[in-house]
Amino acid sequence: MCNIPLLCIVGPTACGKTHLAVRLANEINGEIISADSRQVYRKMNIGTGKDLDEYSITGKQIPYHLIDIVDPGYHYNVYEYQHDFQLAYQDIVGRNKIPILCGGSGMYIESVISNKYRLDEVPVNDEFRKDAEKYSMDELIAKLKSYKSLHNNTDILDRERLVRALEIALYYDQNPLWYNEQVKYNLFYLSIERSVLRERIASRLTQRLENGMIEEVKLLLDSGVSMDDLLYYGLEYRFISQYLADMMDYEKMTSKLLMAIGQFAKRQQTWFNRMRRNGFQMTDIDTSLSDSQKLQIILSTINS
RNA sequence: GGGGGGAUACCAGAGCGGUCAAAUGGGGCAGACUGUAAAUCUGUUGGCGAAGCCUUCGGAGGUUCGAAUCCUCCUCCCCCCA
Repeated sequence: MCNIPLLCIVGPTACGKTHLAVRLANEINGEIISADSRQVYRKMNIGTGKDLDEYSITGKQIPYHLIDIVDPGYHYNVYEYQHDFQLAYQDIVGRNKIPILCGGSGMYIESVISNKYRLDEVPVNDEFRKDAEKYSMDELIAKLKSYKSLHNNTDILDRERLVRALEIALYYDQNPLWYNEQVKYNLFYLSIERSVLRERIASRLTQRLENGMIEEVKLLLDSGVSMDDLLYYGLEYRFISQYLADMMDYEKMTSKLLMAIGQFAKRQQTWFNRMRRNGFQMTDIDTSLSDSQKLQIILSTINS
């Protein structure tokens, strides 16, 4: 049943992902799963670029998922996303519709199309623990390395952690993912020249400020969302809340924010570049192409 | 009109005769990323290169073995007194 691949539209902020994903969904009877770590929050609309009206096209509403699913103030994370994604994905596929993943949170995207971020509830394995007592630290470390490459030292700091790490590795090795299978996917990367992207970001920022983005942040604060949470949400929420708290003037706020968004966009591109280097197949779509040309590329890729 | 201060690499800003291709910060560029990822962190930043060489500190001259640093003139900016 999972022959339908997940079509992924990815790229940096302000490159037109939603616009394209909606058109694609309209074309192939698809539904959109957002991969945006901030659009999950309700009431955070302008600052996260939610653009909900973009989801209706020629009078038709394209269904979307994983947007507006938690309240502001909550700290959502990758692992919850991984879980929520599976539910949405299986729901869509179960209804014979085509899932389209669309977003710019690289880690969220990678977490659902690779098995690199697996984190199940792993039960204690007494038998294994007893057996492990017979081996030295070095032997156990060697064994752990045979299961996975160590990305840091936290797993081998002491015997207890090491045994637990091995226990988890063993469990993963012997048990399938809680969801049935690895998601098949097709990645489409919206490529855009940095300077053009910067211009887009700048004009979009001006527009958002005119559209009441500052009011939005003020409302969040008034409704009880803490300053710390807004700082944590980053970018527009971070800088605007600092401006509202008189920590910087308007001019400084806008210039720093503009810079920060630009730097963020660069990091997003770095993430996707790395995914490509690490073997993820990616089809580039030049943002300067027309909508129909872009759709053409996607359709011909998935039909071949 | 008189007096004073200043012009340094993309920006801000140190340096005030040699150890200066020039501190530091910002930006830019590149990268990392396993329970905060719109976060956090790292490298790099005149040109060509292996050593090394070449062109830089507003402009033109000068002093000196040697100048971003001292002197003269010029251009522009800021402040104060008229």
